[in-house]
Amino acid sequence: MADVTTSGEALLFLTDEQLRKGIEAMFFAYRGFTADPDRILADLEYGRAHHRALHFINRSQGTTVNNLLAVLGVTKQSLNRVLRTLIADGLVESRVGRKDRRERHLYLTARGAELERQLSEAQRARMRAAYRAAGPQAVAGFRQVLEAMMDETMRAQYHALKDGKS
Amino acid sequence: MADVTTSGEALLFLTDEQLRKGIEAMFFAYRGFTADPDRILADLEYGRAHHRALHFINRSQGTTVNNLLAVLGVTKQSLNRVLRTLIADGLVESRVGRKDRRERHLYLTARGAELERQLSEAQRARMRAAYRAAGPQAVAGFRQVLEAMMDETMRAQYHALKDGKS
DNA sequence: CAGTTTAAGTCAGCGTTGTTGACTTTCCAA
DNA sequence: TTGGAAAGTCAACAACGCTGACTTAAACTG
Repeated sequence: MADVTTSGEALLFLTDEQLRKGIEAMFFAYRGFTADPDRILADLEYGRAHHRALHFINRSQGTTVNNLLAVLGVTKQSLNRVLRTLIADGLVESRVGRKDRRERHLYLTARGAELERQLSEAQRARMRAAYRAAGPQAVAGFRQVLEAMMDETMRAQYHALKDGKS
Repeated sequence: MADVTTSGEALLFLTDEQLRKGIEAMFFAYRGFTADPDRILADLEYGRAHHRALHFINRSQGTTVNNLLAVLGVTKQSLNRVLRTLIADGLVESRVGRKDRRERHLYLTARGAELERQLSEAQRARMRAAYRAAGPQAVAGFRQVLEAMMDETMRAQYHALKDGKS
């Protein structure tokens, strides 16, 4: 990696104007990022919170409610409302823990997995197009900046998920 | 810039696993992105919507409600509620248009500008730290990918704002 | 084994911020 | 001059965050 971080250039780069551009880029891009799944969800009377739950349950099948709470960063009351509808609608299954019977382990049903796939494919399609348009080097930079922007606890979650393959 | 976009590497890069990492990076990073202003706003009994309104009014002083609607991508009823409280609290001033008296032109008051500065400085500080940590080359890639991820209409807004230096 | 802690879930209630529908005021063009 | 379109406002509703108080069940601990 050619390092062009001379202090002169680096300082020049961090004008308030440059930072504002980055802030607005995040704002507009995040809208695009959520737009496609949102359209699918609207028809099903679900919201973004349902998508997030499906995503992370799929990501870590058998995760507990408590784990999910930590990843999503919401209160259990808030998550519970979402989880209850997903279970009632037969998209998520909740199994009592074998070792610790207080815990509930969460799994996607076949239908839940199908919806998750549909939602994430819409999101991946956009991400794929953006990656193709920007090129691999840009993607590496994109990921570096995003990671640097996370809170420490979120970065831990991010890396924890990175490895756990199934 | 050393270009490593050979078609083999580019294809290798776009596995579903790589795309999922990008999706989760966006999710976690956006939380960090909004965390600092959110803390300030919570004390003031304002929300993220107020922050966005202040940001874009500051960005384009004298803009109309309709312009703001297009940039923010919400309904006018939704924006109106936020605007009403900001006006009532003396942070925003609404002036009847001189040419077209149906229009309202929006300006920040001194107090409004002060809050906007406080909020955006918190956000800029995080962005600045992330930029410093990742380096100028990564920042360029970050901006490229974000821009490619926007909807076409949002990209137009993004570029329109880019130039207009108050 | 009694007492405490932990995991999960429920109920009630509230705030922000999206939505749609109905309305007024203002402008402009047929 | 009248009728439609545009700008903005008001009312009501839904999604989804939040806090607080509580229950149930299981696990741990002294």
